[in-house]
Amino acid sequence: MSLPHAILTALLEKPSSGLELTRRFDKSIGYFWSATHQQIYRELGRLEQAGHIRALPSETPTRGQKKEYEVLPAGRAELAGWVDRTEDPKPLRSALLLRLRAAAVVGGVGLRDELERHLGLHQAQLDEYLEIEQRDFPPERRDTEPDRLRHLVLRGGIDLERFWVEWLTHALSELAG
Amino acid sequence: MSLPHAILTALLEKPSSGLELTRRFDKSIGYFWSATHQQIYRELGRLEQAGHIRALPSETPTRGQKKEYEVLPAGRAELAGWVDRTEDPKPLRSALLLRLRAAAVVGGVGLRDELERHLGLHQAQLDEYLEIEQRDFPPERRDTEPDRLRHLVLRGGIDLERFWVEWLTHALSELAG
DNA sequence: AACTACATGTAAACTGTTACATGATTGG
DNA sequence: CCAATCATGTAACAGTTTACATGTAGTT
Repeated sequence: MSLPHAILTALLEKPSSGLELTRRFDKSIGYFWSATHQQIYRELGRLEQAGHIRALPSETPTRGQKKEYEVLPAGRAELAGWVDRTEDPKPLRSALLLRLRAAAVVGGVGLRDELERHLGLHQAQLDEYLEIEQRDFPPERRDTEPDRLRHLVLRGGIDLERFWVEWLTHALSELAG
Repeated sequence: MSLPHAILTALLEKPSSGLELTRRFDKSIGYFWSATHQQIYRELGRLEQAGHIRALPSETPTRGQKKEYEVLPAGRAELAGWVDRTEDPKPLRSALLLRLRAAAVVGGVGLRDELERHLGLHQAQLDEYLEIEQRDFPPERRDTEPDRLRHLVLRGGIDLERFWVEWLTHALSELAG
């Protein structure tokens, strides 16, 4: 049950409309939690219902009109409570690793190409994160506690992409030999 | 839609009952695809319905009695077709990284303990995988293609746990300083 | 007879994905 | 006025999780 907390975090960083949130989930927020606009609109409705957020006042609150939300004190309290909760890490689910294991049983022809394709995708993602790191976290901006935390999170995304790049590279060399 | 293919792979490696599959998903299969017994029983029903697997003949096929399944040719063909399909990697979803980002906004008190707890869990998982590697993949058993593939998959699990151990260690040192 | 482990399953709630619907605003 | 883009939503379905239900077999 993390999507509402991801949205609360995003809204605390900056009040936004549903579509703006969707864009932020496609970029910076997406490297630790992804969501589609349909999920986001549904969750915004629930959070408003629960009194955790509210729509900023506007004259014409109709369909097709931008609707911005901000977090209410109850929402901030809910998020603060959630941060201190403990939760075990979710086990991995990788369709690619599963394909490899299946290929060990039934054989696989085009798997090499698929590994190369994934290598390209992860390399591109890694490059993008490294650009974000250079732009948003230059050495002089890593002083305050919040900045250190945000940088740590990005670092997680970076290291994870590095893991994939390295493992895929290794896998391709193993399959070649 | 990978669970049925995970089950087909497992059943090809060794015909099993639902509970045996559950145990295998908790162990070796779990490091690339996890599932609960409820998911597995439902999927076994669907796969049987679809003619991809069948229950081995038995005198007393009632509730509470063990029921073993084996893969039919149609099931093997379905799996072979799936292996050659392409599929983009799913974006990461980590509640722990999200907690860190949220802590940058609302502050977090017990987060250090939670990071240490996760470090312990990932270290334990890593040790377990390394034992499996020593037991099941000694250097002389890495010759055949299927063995090389299975070892590659395990290697993925190992390297991923290593990533978490390293990142968590780094995070704890950052938070200390 | 009661307890425990084995074994299969059902039901409901929640989360995530895919396809579609509707209206508003802006530029050509 | 038309098309593209912005913006919010609905509906249906697929996948996952949690709680519970039921029956068998062996042990004390």
